[in-house]
Amino acid sequence: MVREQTASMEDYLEAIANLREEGKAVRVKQVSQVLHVKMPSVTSALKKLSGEGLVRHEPYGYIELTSRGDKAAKDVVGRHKALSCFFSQALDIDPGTAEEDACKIEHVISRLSLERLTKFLEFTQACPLGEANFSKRYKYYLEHGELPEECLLRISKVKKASE
Amino acid sequence: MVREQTASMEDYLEAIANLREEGKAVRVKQVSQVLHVKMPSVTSALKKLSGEGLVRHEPYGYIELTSRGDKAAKDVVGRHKALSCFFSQALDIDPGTAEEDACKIEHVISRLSLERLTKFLEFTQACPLGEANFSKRYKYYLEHGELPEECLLRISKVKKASE
DNA sequence: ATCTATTGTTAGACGAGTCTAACAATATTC
DNA sequence: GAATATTGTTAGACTCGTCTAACAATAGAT
Repeated sequence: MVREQTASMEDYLEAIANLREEGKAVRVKQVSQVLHVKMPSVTSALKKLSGEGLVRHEPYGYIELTSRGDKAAKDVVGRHKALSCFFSQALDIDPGTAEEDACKIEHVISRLSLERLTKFLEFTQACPLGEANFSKRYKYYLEHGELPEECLLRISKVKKASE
Repeated sequence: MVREQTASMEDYLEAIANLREEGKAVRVKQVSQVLHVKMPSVTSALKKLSGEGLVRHEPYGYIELTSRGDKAAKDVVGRHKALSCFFSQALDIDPGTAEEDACKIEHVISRLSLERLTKFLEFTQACPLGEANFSKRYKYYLEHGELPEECLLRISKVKKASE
């Protein structure tokens, strides 16, 4: 599963898949609006993607993903979701910025890092213990710029015990 | 502090700053090797960066950053370090992959996300409590695919208490 | 059914960044 | 210090992705 598309082409695949998902008609105009490009850019991208057998597109018609195209698109969308989820949930970033960053980073991050990011998030959520609740304390730290009291207390205990 | 350079130009600035840092002679050849590009690409990039007052370069001579160039370079290097640090330390990713990903992501990540990533790392490291030691448990989870026993125990306690 | 508005396409220019090939300057070696 | 090796530059081609301008097809309204 090598990354074989450019960032741009991945954006087109993703946009098509998303419009599809939302049940909207997938046409040149829609895609151009979603990606903030002009229509000729879309036409030219579709030509390229058709040539590679990722997209089906009769001139003036609807746009569809082939099964290979769909697979590639799902892969991008998956990366996107994992990233925006990590940014908004683990790092407590506003949804707008989380989306923006996901949009860029999805094209360049390695499989490994993505997988680890996901595992990390999974872990924080699977392990929501009172004392071990990391997220809560992280957010306290974000807001106040210092560790929450329970951390400081703990530190002094540990210190004493080792003296 | 808007991002005003392309990813490529940021790479050149970064490479120059790094060579400088390592005390190596900064010349076209070195830069081309570091960035895996041919020498004419470097020459042309230098022309552009000189034009913008970020680099000083007499033909056939050494390459230097102006103070503005240095500032810009330090900014990129800072992003790079923060990212590679986060990947290798928080996510436990091998240094090679951490570097690779940092190299790509440094050009696209938002200030906010970068800052949060840094804070996150700071926090994990500032709060290394026994029970609350997140990293340790995260790594257990990575290795075994399930929560460490102390988490599971804790969960059942919590459950019982709420029954 | 025609006229108009909208949507889509083609053709061609442009900018960014890379490359190769050919040439020029500088360093190295004998 | 002349011959050679190395390093650097120029010129120009190419790819990728975008754009504008002009034209073509389709859809909607009367």
